[in-house]
Amino acid sequence: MTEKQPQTRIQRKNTAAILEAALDVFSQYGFRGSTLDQIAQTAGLSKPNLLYYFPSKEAIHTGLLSRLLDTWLDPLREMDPNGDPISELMGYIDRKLEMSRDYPRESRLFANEILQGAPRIMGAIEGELKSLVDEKTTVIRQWQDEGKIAKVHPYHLIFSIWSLTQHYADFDVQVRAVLGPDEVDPFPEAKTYIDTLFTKLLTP
Amino acid sequence: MTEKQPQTRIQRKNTAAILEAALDVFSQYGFRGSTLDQIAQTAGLSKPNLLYYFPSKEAIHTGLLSRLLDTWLDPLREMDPNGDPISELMGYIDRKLEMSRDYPRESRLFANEILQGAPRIMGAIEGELKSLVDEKTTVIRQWQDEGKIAKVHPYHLIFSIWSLTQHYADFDVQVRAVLGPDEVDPFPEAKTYIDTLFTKLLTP
DNA sequence: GCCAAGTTTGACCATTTGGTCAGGAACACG
DNA sequence: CGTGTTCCTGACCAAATGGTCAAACTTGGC
Repeated sequence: MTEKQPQTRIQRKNTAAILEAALDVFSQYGFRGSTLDQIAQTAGLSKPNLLYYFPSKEAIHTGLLSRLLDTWLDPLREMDPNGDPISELMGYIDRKLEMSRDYPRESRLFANEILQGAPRIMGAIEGELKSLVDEKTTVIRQWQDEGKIAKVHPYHLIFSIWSLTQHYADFDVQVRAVLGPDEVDPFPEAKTYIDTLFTKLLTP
Repeated sequence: MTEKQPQTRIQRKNTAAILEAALDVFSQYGFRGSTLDQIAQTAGLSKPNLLYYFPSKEAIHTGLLSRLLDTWLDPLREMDPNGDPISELMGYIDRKLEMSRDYPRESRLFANEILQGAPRIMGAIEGELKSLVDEKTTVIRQWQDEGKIAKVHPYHLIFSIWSLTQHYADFDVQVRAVLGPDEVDPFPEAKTYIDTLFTKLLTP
C-alpha cells in the first residue's frame, strides 16, 4: 500500500517478469509447492536477483494476489444498478466466463489460495470482496422486489456464477479429458449452456 | 491393484490412520506442499514408521486417490436409467451436495489434484471417470429425446452439477466469509437454491 | 515362556529450499 | 570519462525434506 511508483526501466521490466513467472508457477503448484528457483528460472533471472526485487517468497505471492484481486472483481463492479436487471446479470456472467477463458492462471491462483484456507488473502476476502458482494446483493434484492428477476437467494446466485464460470478454468484438464480429444474448445458450448441456465433461473 | 488384504490388526489400524492423516494434510496443502513429517505427526507415528507401511510419499497419495475415486463416483453410478428422469437427476444432485457437506476433505483433495493438472490421476479421469460420464450422458440424451427433461448439453449439465455442489466444499472459507459470521451452515440454503436452479433448468 | 515374525525407532544421509552477502558489472548523469 | 547508484552473481548457509538402515522392541502362536 505504501509503495513508490517512480522506478527505473529495468525495475519495471524485471518485476513484471517476476510476477508473470510467479503467476505461472504459483497457479500450478500453490504457494508451498512452488520454489524460488522455479520462479527465477521461469522469469529468466537468478535466485538472488529475484530476491533483489522482492524480499521473500511470501512477498511475491502477496504482491501477485493484491495486484490481481482488483482485476478479478472488475466484472462484478461493472454491474450497473440502473441498467436492465436481466442483461446486467447476464453481462456479468458472460464477462466472468470470458475471464476464465482468458485468464485461467489467475483463476487457479485464487482457487489454490482459497482451497488452502486463504491464509494469505483472508483479509481481502472479508473486506474488499465481501463488501462488494454485499453491495451487489442489495441491488439484486431490489431487482427482485421490483419483480424484474426471479426471487432466488442473492448470495448463492453469486456463488453459482463464480463456481460455474471458474470451473472451466480451474478444472480445465478434467473438462477436456471428459469431453475427449475431439472437442478443442469447450467455451462456446459452455457459454450457451450457462446462458440458458441463468436465463431460465432468472426470468420471473 | 495387486494388493493382498490379509493383514494383521496393527497393519489395518496404522494404514487407516496414515490414510486418514494424509487426507487431512494433502487436502489442505496439495501434494508438493505436504510433508511426510506433517502426515506422520498427524497420524501419531514416526516418519520411518510411515515408510514401513508405504514405500514413499507418492504411494500414500496415489493410495488415497484410488481408494477415494470410487466413493466419489458412487452418487453418479446410482443414477438409474429406468427411474423417473427428473427425480433421478435431482437425487444425484442432492447426493452430490451431501458429499460436499460430509466429505469436504475428499473434495479438496481432488480439487487440488485437478488444479495442478492431475499429474497423478489423469489415467483414472480419462478411463473410469470418462466412461462413466459417457454412459450417463447417453442416458440423459435418451431422456431428452423422450421429452422427459429439457434439452441442454449433457456434458455441461454434469459439469455444472459438479461445480455447483463441490464449490461448497472447495471454497468453503470464501462462502463462509462472504455470508458473514451469522450464517452458521450454508448448506440448507444451498440445497434450496440448487434445487430451484436445476428444477427450472430441467423442466421441459 | 520361547522364538520367529512383525513393528518401531534413533541416527543418519543426500538433496532441496528460502535466504544472505561481499564483491563485481552495468548504468546514469554530470 | 569519471563516479555514485543500481543491478547482478557465485559462493555460501541453516533448516527442512524424502528416504535408509541396523538395531531394538512387541506380538502372536505354540
